[in-house]
Amino acid sequence: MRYSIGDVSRVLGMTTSALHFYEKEGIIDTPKVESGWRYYQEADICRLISAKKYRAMGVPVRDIAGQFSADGMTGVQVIARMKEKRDDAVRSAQQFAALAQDIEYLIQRSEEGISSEGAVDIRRAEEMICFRSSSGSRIPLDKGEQAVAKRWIEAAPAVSLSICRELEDEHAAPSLIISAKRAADCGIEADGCIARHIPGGMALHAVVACGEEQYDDPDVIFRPILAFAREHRFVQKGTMWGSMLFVDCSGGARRHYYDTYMTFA
Amino acid sequence: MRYSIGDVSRVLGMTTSALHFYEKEGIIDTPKVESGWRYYQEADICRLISAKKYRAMGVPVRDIAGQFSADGMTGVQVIARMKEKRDDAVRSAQQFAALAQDIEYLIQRSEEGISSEGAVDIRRAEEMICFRSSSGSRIPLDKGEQAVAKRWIEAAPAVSLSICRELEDEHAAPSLIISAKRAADCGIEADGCIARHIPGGMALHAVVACGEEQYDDPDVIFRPILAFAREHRFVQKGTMWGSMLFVDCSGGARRHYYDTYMTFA
DNA sequence: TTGCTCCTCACGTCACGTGAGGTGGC
DNA sequence: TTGCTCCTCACGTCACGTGAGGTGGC
Repeated sequence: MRYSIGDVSRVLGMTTSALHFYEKEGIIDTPKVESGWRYYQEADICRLISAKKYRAMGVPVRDIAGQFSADGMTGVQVIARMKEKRDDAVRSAQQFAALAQDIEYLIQRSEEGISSEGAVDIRRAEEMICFRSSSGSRIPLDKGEQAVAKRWIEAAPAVSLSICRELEDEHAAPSLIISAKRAADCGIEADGCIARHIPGGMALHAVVACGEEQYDDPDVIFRPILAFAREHRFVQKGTMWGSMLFVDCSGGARRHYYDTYMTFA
Repeated sequence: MRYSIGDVSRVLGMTTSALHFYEKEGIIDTPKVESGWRYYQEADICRLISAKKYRAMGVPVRDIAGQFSADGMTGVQVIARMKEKRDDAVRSAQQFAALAQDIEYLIQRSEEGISSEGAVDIRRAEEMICFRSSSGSRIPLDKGEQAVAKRWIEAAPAVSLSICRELEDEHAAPSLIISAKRAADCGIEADGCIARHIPGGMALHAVVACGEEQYDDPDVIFRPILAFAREHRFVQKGTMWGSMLFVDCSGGARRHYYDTYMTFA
């Protein structure tokens, strides 16, 4: 039996242009009849179905062509490639699962934040790790610190943009932050120096929306919490921190939503 | 503070050409000094880190530019997008996990097969579902059957190329096959007609390697099992089937390895 | 002066998708 | 004759990467 490109296309779920492409890449070599039309044989169908299988595993088309060529891969080599692709798939599955969790966590805090913006409440703050370069910015100038910052930023969305202010500091400074729970999975650890540990504990909490003024005056995000603390005589204990949830860019304004915490004595 | 493109590139783990590209796409709008050099401000860094975060979630660059633009997305819209991306990530995680399992299963059978090629043994055959179109080929001519075949082929590598021969048939025919266990997850079910159920049970088993002759004479894959059955007086009970493991294309020959089973009475 | 960083611009990559313009078979 | 299927060929997509050829700052 021989099959037209239309039948093959419908059954394999590939467009005719994909079939042309696979032919050009040498995966199949379909003969054409006088009129120029291609007719596919059972052997072509098998090759195409196998090729689709390896594509689903993530093997590039060129490699599949090599594998199937006249002097292609041995069984042992094919199995070795499948092992690589299995390991890739396991890694991808883990990465997507972690990504889904990190997004979920961000969604939950954002949804709660959008409805409680400005209000101060008391809740338990999570244990965090905060990155603050010696340049006092998110961009270190030292190459060693740059390499560390890179690893932090790669871990987004588990890592968030943040603003921190330690007890002894006069002003808040831009930083990066991650929950201590997630840090280990991301290969991040506190070194006490540029990556500092922030203990959890009971804290004043507020979700704050601010504009571009945060870049000149990062302390702006702590105003609601500080006002509340002054009024009700709460005394700051550890590092005050805020982690960015999202930015509302509608209507020309840019409102940056921060989740802010101040643990108290 | 202002930062050179080199510092930003090292810290964000993006090439300078990626930074140029994000600028061209409108995610940032970095001013240049007289000499033509770009200098990045804290606000640009934040935008870039946020953009990286959304890219990690799978949002296209153009959509991120829209989200951040002067009349961009509201917080509610941003959260809705994150929910989509979370769902995508969950789906991807599941798909990669299933893919890893399917590859693993194929590797195990292939490794065992490569070492026991030709030998017949007795073991329990799994319950399977087999697709055989009414055209007697893997490519049906009926459009309804084509749609079914497409769903099967999409499920590779859980679905394999196969050759089946039922008790009452004189000859084997090309088909597709899937383990009954995996079928449900892939949205495949037996209809008794083109998708037939093959019960499990004790079976003769052999891994067979054959060349291109299988296309003219698919029965060739059942020879070792049939010879063994004749010699030792085993009587075929249900459908005889073979599922393809891999093809060895080295040295100009094409050796197709099939895992073959014949349940007996 | 040397070495480094930066600039722009054109073209490449990967796996196809999308037409335009034309022909073959029932 | 009409409608459908098929053909080739060029260009587009997406998110950059890679050079070529040239300039600026210490």
